[in-house]
Amino acid sequence: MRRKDREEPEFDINAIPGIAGRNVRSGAEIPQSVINRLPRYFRCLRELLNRDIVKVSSEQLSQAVDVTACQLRADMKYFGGLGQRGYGYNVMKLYNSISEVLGVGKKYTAVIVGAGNLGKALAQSRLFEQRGVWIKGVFDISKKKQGTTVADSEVSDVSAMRGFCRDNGIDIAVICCPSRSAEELYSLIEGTGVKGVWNFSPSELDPAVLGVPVVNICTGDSLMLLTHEMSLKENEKE
Amino acid sequence: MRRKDREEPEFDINAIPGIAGRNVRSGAEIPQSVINRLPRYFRCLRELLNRDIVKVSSEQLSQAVDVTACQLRADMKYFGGLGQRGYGYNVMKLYNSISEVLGVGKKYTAVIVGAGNLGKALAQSRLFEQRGVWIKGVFDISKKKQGTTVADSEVSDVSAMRGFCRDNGIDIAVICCPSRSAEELYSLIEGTGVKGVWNFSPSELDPAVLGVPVVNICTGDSLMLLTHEMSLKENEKE
DNA sequence: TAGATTGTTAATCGATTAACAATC
DNA sequence: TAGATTGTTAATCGATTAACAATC
Repeated sequence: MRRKDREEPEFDINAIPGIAGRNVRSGAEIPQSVINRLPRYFRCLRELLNRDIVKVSSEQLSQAVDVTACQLRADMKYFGGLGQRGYGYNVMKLYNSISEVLGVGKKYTAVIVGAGNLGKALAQSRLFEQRGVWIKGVFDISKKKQGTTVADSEVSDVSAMRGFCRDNGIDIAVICCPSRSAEELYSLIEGTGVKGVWNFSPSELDPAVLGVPVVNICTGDSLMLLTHEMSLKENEKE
Repeated sequence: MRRKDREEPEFDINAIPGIAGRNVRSGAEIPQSVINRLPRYFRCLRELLNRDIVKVSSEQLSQAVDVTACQLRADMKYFGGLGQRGYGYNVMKLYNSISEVLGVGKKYTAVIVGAGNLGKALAQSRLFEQRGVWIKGVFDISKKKQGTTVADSEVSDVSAMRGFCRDNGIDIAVICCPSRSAEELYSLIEGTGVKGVWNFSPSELDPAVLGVPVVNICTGDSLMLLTHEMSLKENEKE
């Protein structure tokens, strides 16, 4: 038990919307610190593949992804013996291994919930197709949006979402409504068989509620980390 | 002009005597691991303030942000003695200190580069106003977009961006073009006095190039972390 | 005071790094 | 073989945790 049980707090801090706990996953073979670096390795290896580069040394790759060569080799040990002493790593093999761990290459289906500017931006990007995710449906609360076409899908009312996800075995729900209504939409997903939630709304969603992986894109947090860095730099000068 | 405040009241840190700028030690001392948790503390404390909650214990706050109470208290030591034994922490004081470290509450100006769906989504969000950032101009390459109005600004050609930033002392450039052209736009910023770059394009930008803080939003990476978690969960079942 | 809760210490845990023997 | 580069070890560094004395 990580935390001790105490008396009831005088207010229920967990009832506050938009501040969801993040569940810390443990027990996986590959440490989270390594997993977090994999997307960068992935991108870099993809570039090398595009350039028909066959092999790469830990020294070269580590420079490209801005880690130490030591660290890169340490990370690679989780992928079995993909390197060859005196030679380096085979780009294709490494790319394939990392892709597999990241779950890229599998086929996923997704719905976009919220057909505003953000939803449209995501739908039109190549993010999904590049990673094996197919947009199968788009939903919005607004009657105005319904009937318009986004990402080759006709926008439907959110009331149809639950049924759609269940009937079509949808894997991922992409929540991109601009407001606090995200929590209601999130709860709608329960029992539909959706296996993951990608959340762009300003409310952080708690994975524990549905028991499926949730990745929250906390844009505001990132803006604050930028202003923090800017402050630091400003103070350095003085 | 700026929209009015809606849900969130804003607190003018500088209007509170004896708090701002006093009890925070130099930002350089605070480890990055702690800094990365501050935005979550910030959001939670803001919610508590909105509910007129005056004090909070490390136990309560730690539950809300999903860290251990120990860790929360350890983190707080970087903010001077804001807690009181047997009592807890004053929400307002803590909020103000964290705001200050994050550089929230200072006033910043920004331009949005790219007036597509993503640029419009950002411009229309409340992200900026909530953190003291004013959108002063919007730019796009496309002649079609030029002349339209986004976030109360008329969209101008990117050729005008350099001059605009220089003349108006713009602090932040928000890059939200959907393509690889981000690198060219990024290089345009050099010498304009822009102090930070917030990048939503698919190209990761290197802070070393301009020597200013850059925060890259790597949306694709985040999608892969989601599919990774989904894979893990899938494998657990077997 | 008595109860509550911080601030801090020391122990633990995990991640990174440097170095080099193994070996292609 | 000779040169190159991995895989791994041991050392270091930093972050987290548990426990409790300090003290409000």
